[in-house]
Amino acid sequence: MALNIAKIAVSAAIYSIDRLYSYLIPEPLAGKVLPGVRVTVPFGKGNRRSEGVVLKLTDSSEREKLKAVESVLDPEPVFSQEQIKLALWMRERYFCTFYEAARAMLPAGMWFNAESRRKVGDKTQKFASLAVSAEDAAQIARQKHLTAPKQEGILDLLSAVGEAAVADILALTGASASSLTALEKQGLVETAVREVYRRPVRIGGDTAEEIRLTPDQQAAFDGLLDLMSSGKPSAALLFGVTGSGKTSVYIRLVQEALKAGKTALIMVPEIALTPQLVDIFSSHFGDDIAVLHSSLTMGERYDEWKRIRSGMVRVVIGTRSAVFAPLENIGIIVIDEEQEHTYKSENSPRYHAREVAKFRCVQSGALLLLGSATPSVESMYAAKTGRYGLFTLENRYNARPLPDVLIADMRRELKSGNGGAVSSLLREELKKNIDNGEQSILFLNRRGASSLVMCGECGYTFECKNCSVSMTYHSVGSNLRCHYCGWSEPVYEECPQCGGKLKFVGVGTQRLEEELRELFPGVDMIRMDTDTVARAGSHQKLLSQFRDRRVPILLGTQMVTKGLDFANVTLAAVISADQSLYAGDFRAHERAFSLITQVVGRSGRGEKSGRAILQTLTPENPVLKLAAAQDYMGFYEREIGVRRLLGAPPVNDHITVTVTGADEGMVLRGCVRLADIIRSAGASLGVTVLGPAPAGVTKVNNRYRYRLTLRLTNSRETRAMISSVLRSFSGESENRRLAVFADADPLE
DNA sequence: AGCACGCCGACT
DNA sequence: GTCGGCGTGCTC
Repeated sequence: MALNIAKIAVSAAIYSIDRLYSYLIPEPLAGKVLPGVRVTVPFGKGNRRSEGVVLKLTDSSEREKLKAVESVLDPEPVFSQEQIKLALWMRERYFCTFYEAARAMLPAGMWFNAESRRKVGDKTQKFASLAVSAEDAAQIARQKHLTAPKQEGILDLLSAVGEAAVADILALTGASASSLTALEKQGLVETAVREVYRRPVRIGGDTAEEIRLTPDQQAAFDGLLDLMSSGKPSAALLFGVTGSGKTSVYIRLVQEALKAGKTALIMVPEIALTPQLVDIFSSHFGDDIAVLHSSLTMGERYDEWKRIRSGMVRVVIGTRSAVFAPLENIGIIVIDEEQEHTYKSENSPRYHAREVAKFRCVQSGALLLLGSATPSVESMYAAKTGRYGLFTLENRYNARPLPDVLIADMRRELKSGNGGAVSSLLREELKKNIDNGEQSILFLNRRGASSLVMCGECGYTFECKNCSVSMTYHSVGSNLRCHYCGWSEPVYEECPQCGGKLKFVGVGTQRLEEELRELFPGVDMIRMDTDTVARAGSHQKLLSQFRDRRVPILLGTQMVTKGLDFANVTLAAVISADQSLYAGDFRAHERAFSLITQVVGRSGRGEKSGRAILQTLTPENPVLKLAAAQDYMGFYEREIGVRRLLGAPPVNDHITVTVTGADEGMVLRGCVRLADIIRSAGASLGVTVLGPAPAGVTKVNNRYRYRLTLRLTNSRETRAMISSVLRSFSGESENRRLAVFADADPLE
């Protein structure tokens, strides 16, 4: 019997009705409808046209009357058998639809119009991205269906790809620039001018200098090579302080993988911030490299994808979505700076690149190598409990010492009348640097601006009585709330411990710049945040100004913490360590430790020794002390103890379930009901339900969001329970106006 | 989600 | 008598 029935992942199927739908393959399309090709099919009562992906063929169906495949979109399969397997796994693991999982695996441009590709454009390009979440944008797009179809098209495109070059957007949607301007005015879309990285060309000759490993690099390499050549799936953590040369180990391993006839995938958190890594790899592997990241135009991304798929390149470097690169016969996947949050997708499918990479390594018997100077607590835990191999690089090359780290007590500053953001210690050290012609970098965490409430006198912070995490301030109702369980209490006039004055922590970069200009009149400085970067065109431009003109002070947000390597920088400072330390979730300490380590690492990279300053209202905080001492293992031991006590990851797993809707009361009621259902369905599985608590931003675009946090063991059984609860919940008619989704291993 | 079918209120 | 409200049920 001929295989005349196709099992198809349909785009119109939302989570609650998602399954593989069977369609008849009509005679003229026989032989063209194959697993891995995209098709169009009629779907639903109105038989509206929907896109789908054929996942398998069969010869029988339980139903007798089947609709037929309408058309075939690809001349040959665009998904391999391995990728189809991966899609099936992702759906089960991340609570998404078949189609969403499949869609994440192809370069964005292919889903709109693979034909209308553009030539590589200027060196800088204007990009547009959503200013609201993808889900909200998709919803607003629907509202615009009749009134503003062009705007609808733009929103649909952006909610699918996140960000795209303006030129691409206009070409693909056929909209004019005015539609985009209109969306920008409505606050739904934002644009920024950025530098475009062209296809990496070979730098230098085809032989970059041969790599000579130091003894401890060699030891790590030998052990890792053993794992990789075993041909069995394996995973390992390469823990090495900043400057210990992890990259050299990566390159040697990739060389060995290629020698063995295998391919390699290198993941980085953000290409634009780590151009050096790409350069080094290009100098070693030349044309054998493809690069995949968000600053490529869709045409370029598609080209790179094709080069990979055709086997023209054997090494891929890229950001999160590059984990789906169509490489075959993978020998090694490296995840550099594995603790970075950019590896976790915030939109459906809400996957973590590390987990997808692990799956792929298991499929192809490859080595998964996680590299970091400050590993995530879960990865170190996996290493300590024997699930990952552990390799350590303890020495920095040139045996250069780490900078001295000083802690500035902002409480004392406040008492002595300095209410500003710059401590007297920092002021003095800055002055020294200015006088000596040396440079300084100041980091300010703007995230969660004034949501942290602390006592300015004793440093008291408000903790949730149930969850021991810091509570965050909500101006609506002016109370403090816990992210996890939803517990709230009023914010007092004064400190409950000492009666001191409470401080709403949070200065912006602009305020800091003003203060510095007052302190150091006439001294040149560069401010680097999203505003100034957009104005300058690229952050690389600001950085070369900083280097070439030897500007004394660089101040900025996150982007000054990553990978900057300037020999003349001898002072680095964290303006408010408290903001990240007390960010209100159980990962706050971990992030703060990593961030501080990165900032400290900017100082003293040249001949001159460096120093770093951490400003805080709580100098006695043990995490801060460990960060100042640059003692990761000490931090890890302390932190894993805390996690054990809390029952938090990685000791247990978390899955969040979020309910959204236009009516706050209804959302809350739905969430309570969902909590009840999960409590009873999960009782035998050891599931603890926390919440409902309002989600980070409670109201987005007139939709309210409340969230449950489930503490459990993430297994096939618990996921199956959650999946079936989600389905039956959205099936209940009283929940029609509510949307619900689950996030496995959420970041917050 | 989105589309059709179906059963009660204000209109030519 | 009919146009149209949105509750309900289903999607190969």
